[in-house]
Amino acid sequence: MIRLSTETRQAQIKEAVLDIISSEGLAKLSTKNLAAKVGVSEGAIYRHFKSKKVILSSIINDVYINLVIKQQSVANSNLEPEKKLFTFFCKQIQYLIKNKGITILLFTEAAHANDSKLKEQLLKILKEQKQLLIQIVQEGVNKNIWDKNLNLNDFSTLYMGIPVILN
Amino acid sequence: MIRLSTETRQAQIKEAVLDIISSEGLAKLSTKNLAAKVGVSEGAIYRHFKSKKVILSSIINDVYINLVIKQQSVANSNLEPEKKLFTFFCKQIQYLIKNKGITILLFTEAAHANDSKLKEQLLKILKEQKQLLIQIVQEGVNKNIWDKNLNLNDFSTLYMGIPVILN
DNA sequence: TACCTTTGTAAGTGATTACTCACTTATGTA
DNA sequence: TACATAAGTGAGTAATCACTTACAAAGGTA
Repeated sequence: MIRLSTETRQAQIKEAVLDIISSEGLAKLSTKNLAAKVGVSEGAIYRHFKSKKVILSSIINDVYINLVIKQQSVANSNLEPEKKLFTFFCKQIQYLIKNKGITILLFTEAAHANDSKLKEQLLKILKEQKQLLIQIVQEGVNKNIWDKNLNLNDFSTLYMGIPVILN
Repeated sequence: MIRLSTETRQAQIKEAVLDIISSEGLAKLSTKNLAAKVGVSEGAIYRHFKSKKVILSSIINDVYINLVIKQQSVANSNLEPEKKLFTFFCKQIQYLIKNKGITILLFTEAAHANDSKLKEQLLKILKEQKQLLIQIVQEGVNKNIWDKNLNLNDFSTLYMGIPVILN
C-alpha cells in the first residue's frame, strides 16, 4: 500500500469531496464513496480528519483563504473603483468555476442548517464579501463615478447574488 | 384513533414537509420525523403516498398549479407590460414567502440531483417562468417601453434570480 | 346486524450512514 | 539495525434510513 503524508491526503480528500459534489451530487457524499474516490479505506479518512463535518469546515476555510483574502487585497488596492469592482467580480466567478462543487456545498449546506458552526463560517464569508463590495461602491460614489442615490446595501446584495444565479 | 380522508392527510403531510424544511432543514425531513409532525405512525404516511419522492413531486406540482398557472394568466392578460412584470414578480415573492420551505426544497433538491424526475419537474417550472418573462419583456420592447437592445434571455435569467438572492 | 373498504398501528425489514478499533506495515531517525 | 511513530486496513459498531407487513378497528352501506 502507498503511504502519503497527512497534508497530501487531506488535500486529496478535499478535492475528492468537491469532485463528488459537482459530479454526483451532495447526497452521494458518503464516507464510503469518498474513500473509494481517494483510493483508500474508510478508516484512512479518519486518520486525516476527525469527522466528515471537519472536512467540509476545512473546505469552507479554504474559500476564505483562497478567495476572500484576495478580494480583500483588491478592495484595498490603488485601482480605480470601476476596475476594483470588475476584478472583484472576476475573482469570484473564476474561483467558483475552478471549484465547481463549492457553490453547491455552500448553499445547500446552509439550507440544511444542521451544523451551526458551518453556518457561522458561511455567514462570515458572505458578510466579509458584502462589506468589501460596500467599501468599493462607497469609494466610487465619493469619487462621483456612481450615483449618490445608490443604495449601497441593496446594490451589494444584488451584486453578490449574480454568481449564484449564473450557477 | 382519529381517521381522516386521504385528501386531508395528503394536505397535512405536504404542509408538514414544508414546515420541517423551513424550520429544521432538509436533512431532518425523515419519514419518522414527518409522521411525528403529522401526528400519525410512519406506516400511515405510506397509506397516502407511495413514497417520499412522490410527496416531494406532489409539492412541486402544487407550485406549478398555484404559482405558474397564475403567472401565465398575468402574462396573457390585457395589462401594460410594466404592470405585468411587476405583478409577475409580486406573485413569485408572495408565494415564496407564504411557502417558506419551497425555495429550499426546489434548489437543494436540484443540487442533490438524485432523482431525474424531480429535476425534470423543476426545469419545466423554471423554463415556463422564463418563457413568460421573455414574452412580457418582448411585448414591452415592441411597444417601445423598453430598450430594443435589451438581451431578452439574459434579462429574464437575471430577473428570475432575484427572488433566490432575496431568499 | 353483517360485511367490506379504508385508515390506522406496531413491529419489523435490509440497506446505508458516520465512525471505531485492533491490528499491520511503512518510514524517518538514533 | 532497532524502534517509535505515522499511515493504512478490514471488520466491525449503533443509529438511522425509507419502506413493508400482519393485523386491528372505524365507518359507510346493504
